[in-house]
Order: sequence, then structure tokens, then C-alpha cells
Amino acid sequence: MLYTIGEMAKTLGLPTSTLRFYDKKGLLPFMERSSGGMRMFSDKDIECLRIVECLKQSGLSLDDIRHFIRMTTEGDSTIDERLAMFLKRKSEVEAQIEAMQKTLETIKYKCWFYETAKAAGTTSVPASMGVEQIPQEFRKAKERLTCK
Amino acid sequence: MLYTIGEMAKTLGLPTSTLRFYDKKGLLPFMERSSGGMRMFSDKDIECLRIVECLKQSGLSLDDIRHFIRMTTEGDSTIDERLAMFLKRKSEVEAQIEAMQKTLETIKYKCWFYETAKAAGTTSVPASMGVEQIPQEFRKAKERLTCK
DNA sequence: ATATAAGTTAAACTCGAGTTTAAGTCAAGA
DNA sequence: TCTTGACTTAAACTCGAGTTTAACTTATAT
Repeated sequence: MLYTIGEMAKTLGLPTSTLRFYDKKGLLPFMERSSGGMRMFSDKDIECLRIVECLKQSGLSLDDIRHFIRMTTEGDSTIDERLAMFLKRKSEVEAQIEAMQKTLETIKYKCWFYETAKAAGTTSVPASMGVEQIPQEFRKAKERLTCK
Repeated sequence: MLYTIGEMAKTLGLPTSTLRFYDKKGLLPFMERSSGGMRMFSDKDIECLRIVECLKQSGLSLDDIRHFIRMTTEGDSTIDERLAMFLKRKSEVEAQIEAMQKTLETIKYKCWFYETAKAAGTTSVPASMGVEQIPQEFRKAKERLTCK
């Protein structure tokens, strides 16, 4: 099955301008052209773009992604480097998830803070609470925020 | 305790240029100046910058963060809006963590893929495997990548 | 056949988030 | 006092990741 750039944009939820931009950046090595010069995308390109999306999410720049894509076109001699890259992505994403979880804890503490403030009509109520009055679950987050 | 911009930069692990930039953007409403015009940071500013960092991590732009910071200077009349903002941050960060977990699953599948390819000496071994030969844990990730 | 929709390019533009530069001021120790 | 290092500003610059524009071509439906 072949798709035009418009169909492709729709299935991936991206603007056509982004697909052209990715093409120019060398992120679509398998994409072909029709006799009239129009881009023709295949299922292979869909998978390719999903990997691009995944790598982008993982924190890689488009230049780094192009390097990976180029490796896939160079065949089995790059297996080791590709494996190494994914192992590194794995540990970085794990670290990012951990960081996001700390961020979430801080946000939850602030939700409690403002819920308490709302009930009292003033932020000075939660702000002046001693550690013992703050629910267990929020103490760590508060400590991380305030000065040690 | 008061700190110069250099000390502050060190404790927060940010360049001084970033602190000046944040100041110019209105992200440091409590920061004072010495008689000679030098920025003097207090513990309050440290906490403020940690919140900035948290909100940035959560996906807010600096302009949105400034809006929040301005609310904190406006007192109790903005409690409701501040609570609403943190509740929204909470659900967005939860969504981001979920997305990152899917990304991680995809990456783990690719790690398995390239480990298998490495053992075989060629990517065509994992690439040509039927669903039954792919370990359970990776099947979903593979499905999400390949075309439905 | 022809209008319209969808596609093409190169080049310029945008936007957020800083960083760098240049010219000058402040603070601390010898 | 003088030097040195840290600080000040405004303005220009950078960088990544697209988006927009203008002029043009291809494909489709009537």
C-alpha cells in the first residue's frame, strides 16, 4: 500500500510540512517518488516514522536520529552500534521517568497545599504548618523544595 | 542568608546567564538588589527557582510560569486559579509518564531485537520471526510499531 | 478541457529558551 | 590605591525544530 504525503500526515497526525522537513533532514531513506515527482510513502515509512517519534520522545535530536536511520540503511555491520544506542536510550528514558515521578510528587504536594489554602481562605495556613501537621506523603516533596 | 548570583548559580547548577534571563522574564519577584545594584538571592528565591524547574519539567513555558509567579505575588485572591493550575499539571504529568512508559516498552523491544540480531549476525533473524517466536513482553510494542 | 485540490521547491520566517558580547561597575585583598 | 574577579546592562547571536511563503507542477473530478 502506498500513500501520498497528505494521507500519511493524516495517519500519523503530523502536518505535511513536518514530513517534508523530515525528508529533507534524511529521516526517510525508504520513501520513493512517483513518476511525477510526488512522495510515495509505504508501510515501511510508517514504521520508520514511529521509530523517529520514539527516539525523539527519548530525548534524541533529529541529527542523532538521522545517524541512526543512516545506520539502518548500512546493514548488519552497524548492529552493535544500534544495540548500544538503544541500550543508552533505555537507561536515559528510565532516568527521565524517575525525574518525572519526582516532579509529580512535588506537584501533588502543591495540590494539597492549595487545597488546604482554599479551605482556609489563605495560603498562610498550609505555609505555616509544622512538619507533623503535613501529611506523611508530602513531607519528602516539601523537603526537596525548601532549603536544606 | 543572602547569595550572589554566582553562588546561586552554583547551588542550583545553572549558568548565571540563565538566572539573569529568568530575572528579566519576571520569574524572580522576590529577588532584591544590594546598594550597589547587585542581585541578592535569598532562600525564598531558591524555593522559587525549584518551583520554576518543576513547572518547566511539567511542560509549562516560561511565559506560563511567569503568570503563575505573578499570581503568587497577588496573594490569596488567586488561590483557586493556582490550585486549578497544579491540578492540570498533575494530570498532564501523569499522561507524560504514561507516554514515556510506552516509549520505554518500544525501546526495550528494540533492545531485544538488536540483541537477537547481534547473536545471529543479521537483523533478518529477528525481523522475520513470527509472533509466536517473539517473547510475550515485546509483542504489544512490536504491534504498535508495525502497521495495523 | 478545465477548474480545483493536492503536491513540489528553495528560501525566508518564527518561536522558545537561552548564550554571548561589549562596555562598563562593584567589591575584596595586597 | 590598585588590581583582580565577580558583577551590571542592552543588544546581538545561536540553536533546534519546525512553519510559512511564493512560484510552480501534478492529479482528479466533472
